[in-house]
Amino acid sequence: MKPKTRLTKQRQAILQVFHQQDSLMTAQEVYELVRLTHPRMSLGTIYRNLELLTIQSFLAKIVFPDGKARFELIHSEKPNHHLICLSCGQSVHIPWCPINEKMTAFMNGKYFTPQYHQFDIFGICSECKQNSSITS
Amino acid sequence: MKPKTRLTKQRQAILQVFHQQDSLMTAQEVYELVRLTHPRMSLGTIYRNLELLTIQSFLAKIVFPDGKARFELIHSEKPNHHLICLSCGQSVHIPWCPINEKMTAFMNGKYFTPQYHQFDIFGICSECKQNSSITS
DNA sequence: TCCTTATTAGTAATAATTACTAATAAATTA
DNA sequence: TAATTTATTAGTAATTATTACTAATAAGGA
Repeated sequence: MKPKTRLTKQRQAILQVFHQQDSLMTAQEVYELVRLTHPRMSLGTIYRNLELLTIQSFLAKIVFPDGKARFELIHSEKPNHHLICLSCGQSVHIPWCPINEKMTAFMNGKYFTPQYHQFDIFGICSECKQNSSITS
Repeated sequence: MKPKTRLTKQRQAILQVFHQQDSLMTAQEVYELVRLTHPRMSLGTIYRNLELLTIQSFLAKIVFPDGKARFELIHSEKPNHHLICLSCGQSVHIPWCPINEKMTAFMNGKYFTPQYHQFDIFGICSECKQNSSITS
């Protein structure tokens, strides 16, 4: 039998951080923000809850090329795909998903059952490009 | 001035492994295969060369949800996008790329300069689904 | 063959994440 | 409300992928 999930203060605080700061965040970043209001919360609790909230589909987990995982709220209206700036780390949502009929047909042809996917584009945002062209 | 790249035995051996086994491999997996013919090669050499070969666009680096990076040969004809089985780890190439005119127009509208991107779908392949339905 | 220096082997250090354990606190029951 | 059960937490230790360091090696040009 599956253990019953409890609504703890810690879990609420973590979700609150995501609602206040709706962006891709590492476990460490979430930790530092949560610490402002809950100074006793441990990093292990952050990791455990990020994992749980991901499984429960409250959060999306995206592993960056630097090897660190980032998390963000799942909104029904916008897919969790991004333009991500390699310089400043800021991200912009891509307002559609590459999984279309063609893609679905391809997977059906392979009898492949999808569970989740990643589509992100890494590059340089306009602000960072301006700044670099000024200094160079 | 940029240092001149040398064609070392080690670098050749690593590329040879990728040509013999054309699939997504972790540094550890490459290490074990290379070790069969070059028992003295160190893991640091593997990492250093995988990084270099990625920068030189001989290899594509894909970070999986487990946090480990995988590498594979870049072929001009097939994009480095995949259906990846979470059970057995096998992967199949998706024979097209989601970066189309619409996507390019969106990035131009944001003055975003793309450098690389990731598009991978994780799920269960047909073989693994069959096996699990047999045992269940 | 000699020389310069990029590269390597071997090892230590780093850092993200996971595991462990006694103490705590949700949530259910009496 | 009080007692009870057990999911969860804080704090810490362990794990593991990756990077850094250094003396020794070897590629490639003179």
